[in-house]
Amino acid sequence: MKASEVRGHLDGLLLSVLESGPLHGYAVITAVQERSNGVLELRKGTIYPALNRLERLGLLDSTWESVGERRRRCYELTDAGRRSLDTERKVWREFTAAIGSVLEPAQPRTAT
Amino acid sequence: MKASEVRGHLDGLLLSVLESGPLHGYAVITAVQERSNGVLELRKGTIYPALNRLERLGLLDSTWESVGERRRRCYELTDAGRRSLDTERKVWREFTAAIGSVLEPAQPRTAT
DNA sequence: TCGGATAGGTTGCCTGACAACCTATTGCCA
DNA sequence: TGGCAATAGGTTGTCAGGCAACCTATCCGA
Repeated sequence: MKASEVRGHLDGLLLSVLESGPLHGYAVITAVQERSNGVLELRKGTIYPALNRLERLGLLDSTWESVGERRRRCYELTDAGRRSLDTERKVWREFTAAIGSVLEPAQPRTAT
Repeated sequence: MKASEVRGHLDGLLLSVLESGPLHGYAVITAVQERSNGVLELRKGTIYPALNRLERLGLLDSTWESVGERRRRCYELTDAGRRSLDTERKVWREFTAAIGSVLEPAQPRTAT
């Protein structure tokens, strides 16, 4: 499953995997993939712009880290990011509850 | 909440409210709204093109109904539509499970 | 007779995820 | 030693789809 279906909930995913500690972009991709049991395969063209956007919004902080000659950009949750993650989780619950109640209403009887 | 967040799951919603019987477009809107406890407010510009698309895909059948001089277009699930609804529900469960496991991972001591 | 609710649309805009592309370093294998 | 894959970070253009705005028409009550 690609993130195409994730529209609007990507930010929550990113914030969530960063909750337990800083990660660089590439690691964010694998973290999401692992935590979803391989189901969610985010693309670079998806997460890099998203991480930048989240930083601009003040939800993430990034620092360049050097491993030898190679540079990595490490992203970390800010306090605002943590609060936002909290909100994202609430929205997610409301969202699933709403769709769920339409999609799978109280035990639909097949053939009365 | 608008359907903007519903991206990719709108079809399932529409098929779902039509499962218990034919409805015309306007009634679909109110049905979705009622079944989601007023949370999901679909727009005409959202559902009419969607219903047409679903008909083109063979998932719905439409018939014009006359109430006095006024014409209504009634949509009804086809067999393919029913099968598709089944698939949509499976996808929805997988989707929520995947996002959920990233967004709210292994919550220790939570009855869920 | 007029306005609002009902009913069915269409058009164009905007958002956001993605594919395709680019750069550079590191490590491994031939 | 040279070349290639994996790692790492990006940008650009495209495309789908939900939405606002708009249009038409009927029906009913004030």
